[in-house]
Amino acid sequence: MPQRNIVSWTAMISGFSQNGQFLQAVKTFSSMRLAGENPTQFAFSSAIQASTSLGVVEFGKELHCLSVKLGFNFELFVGSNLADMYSKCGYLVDACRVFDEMPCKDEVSWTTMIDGYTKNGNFEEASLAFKKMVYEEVNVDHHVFCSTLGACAGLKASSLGKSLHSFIVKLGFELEIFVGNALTNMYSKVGDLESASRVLETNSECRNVVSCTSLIDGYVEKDQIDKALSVFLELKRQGIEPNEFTFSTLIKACANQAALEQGAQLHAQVIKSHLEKDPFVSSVLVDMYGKCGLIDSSVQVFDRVKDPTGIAWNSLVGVFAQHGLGRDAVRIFEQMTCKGVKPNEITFVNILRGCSHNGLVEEGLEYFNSMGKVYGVAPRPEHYSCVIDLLGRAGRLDQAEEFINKMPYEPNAFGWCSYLGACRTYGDKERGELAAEKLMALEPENSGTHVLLSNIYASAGQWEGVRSMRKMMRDGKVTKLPGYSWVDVVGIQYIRDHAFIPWWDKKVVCREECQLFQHRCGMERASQAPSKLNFDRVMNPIYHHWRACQEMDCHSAIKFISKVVGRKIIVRDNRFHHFGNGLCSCADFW
DNA sequence: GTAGGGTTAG
Repeated sequence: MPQRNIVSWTAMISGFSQNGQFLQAVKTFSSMRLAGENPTQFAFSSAIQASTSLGVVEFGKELHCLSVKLGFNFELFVGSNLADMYSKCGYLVDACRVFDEMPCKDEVSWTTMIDGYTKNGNFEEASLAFKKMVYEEVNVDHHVFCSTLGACAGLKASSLGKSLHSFIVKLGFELEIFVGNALTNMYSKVGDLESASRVLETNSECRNVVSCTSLIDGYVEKDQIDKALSVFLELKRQGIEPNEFTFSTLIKACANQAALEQGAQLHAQVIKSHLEKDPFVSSVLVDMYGKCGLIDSSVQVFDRVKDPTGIAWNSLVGVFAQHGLGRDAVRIFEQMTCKGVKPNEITFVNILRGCSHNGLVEEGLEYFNSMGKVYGVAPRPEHYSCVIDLLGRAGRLDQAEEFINKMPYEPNAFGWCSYLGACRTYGDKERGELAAEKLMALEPENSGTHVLLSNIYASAGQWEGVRSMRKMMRDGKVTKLPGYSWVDVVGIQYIRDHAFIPWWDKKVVCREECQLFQHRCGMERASQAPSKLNFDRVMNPIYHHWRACQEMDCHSAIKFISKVVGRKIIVRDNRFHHFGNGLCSCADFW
């Protein structure tokens, strides 16, 4: 073994770190310590970077303590590295503490903090940090702009983004590729797709897979799938290879639109590009097939992934949950944990929804209670809402109320909405009023609230209440967004000819209501309008409130249609319903 | 002799 001095140790550590061999870098640092050498600030920098990349905050903390002992923590590089390490590992408070204690900060230290705030979702602080650094006359370079533009994207702050853009042009950074990418992304995220496209048009240097993917995602978010696809085709025409980000964005769009054909074509391209094993791409494929109603294809894609990550498992649990196959969702969850894959927040949302849609109340409660204790996942507002939903759907309104009162915070909109829906289903006017009041404060523009409360009043025979709800909707200019479906029309058939009587024909009071809160899902059109459908696949991609429809009429209409035409029909609201021979897979439990 | 920050996805 050759004699090593501190410089050669340091060179080794930095070499490993720069080549992406982070574990080696960390190990070498430890060996150096065992050999009795005291690290230099250079060695600290590389070792801290390596533990940042590995995400091992424990080792990072050790390095921090040691650097304090040796008096390196106030150094420019070591301080910035430590702040970076803490913020990237999610310890923003510690990052701030290190940063604040640094006697001397440069643009790199500031960028680290701006980026740290952004990555931890604290966009406001990120933009304040930028303003502060400009005020303190710290040099700004293109890195600073990239990070700050990320914060604008998160804040949806188009005016701040625009002023940054002109600042960038003034300083001559607009041709930097990373800046162009960050600009395109910012404009896409704030929804200003014209400006996003303009950045790419005026600056061909910046037309690359990252910026194009940002633009595609911008169109996808606005449901302008055609435009998203044309950017994709243009990208390919220019010889730019789409990557895993591009594919997952587009496939996600296909999932949301239940665009099976497009999705399957993209799947073929994914295979050609050897990206089918990417954790994001495979998981979004699982999700896409699930959302298109093809559970088997979903499972097939999943089975082809060698070592599925948590993301892919989550998708599969989600697919079963969405299709009302709660027991299968539970089974997949158990397989996942048996294989040593750690469930996260999303897993629990999916499994709780699965339980909720199947009336698996005890199982759901057990999962909720085990989240923190067994799996170390702290319940978040969405999990609390799932439990409200779980109890509410099962008609346990007393328990749901008790749960709400014991929650550490107020339920979110989904929570109140579930509670309100349950109050409607089980005819609880008092509780319903409270839930509606809370929901209107949270989401004044949500027409579903007015509809549900109005229905509660109507079934209690309180027409004054019904009228006041209508007035509120008129005065508040609340309009119900119609749901819609993609259906392949292959002929003409009137289901009324088969003696289907819509409920607005049956009940005088409801007729008016139906017109007011017209529930325009595809099935209503199918029941009224002359359409014979290709009943293999009927999708409703919009999460609308069937529960708002007093007599669950769409639901019963589809059951009826499935019997009349003798075909299987799959319809999606906030889950999937498989209809056949006059029955639905949800057994009317939703 | 040896060291730091930036863009796209579930």
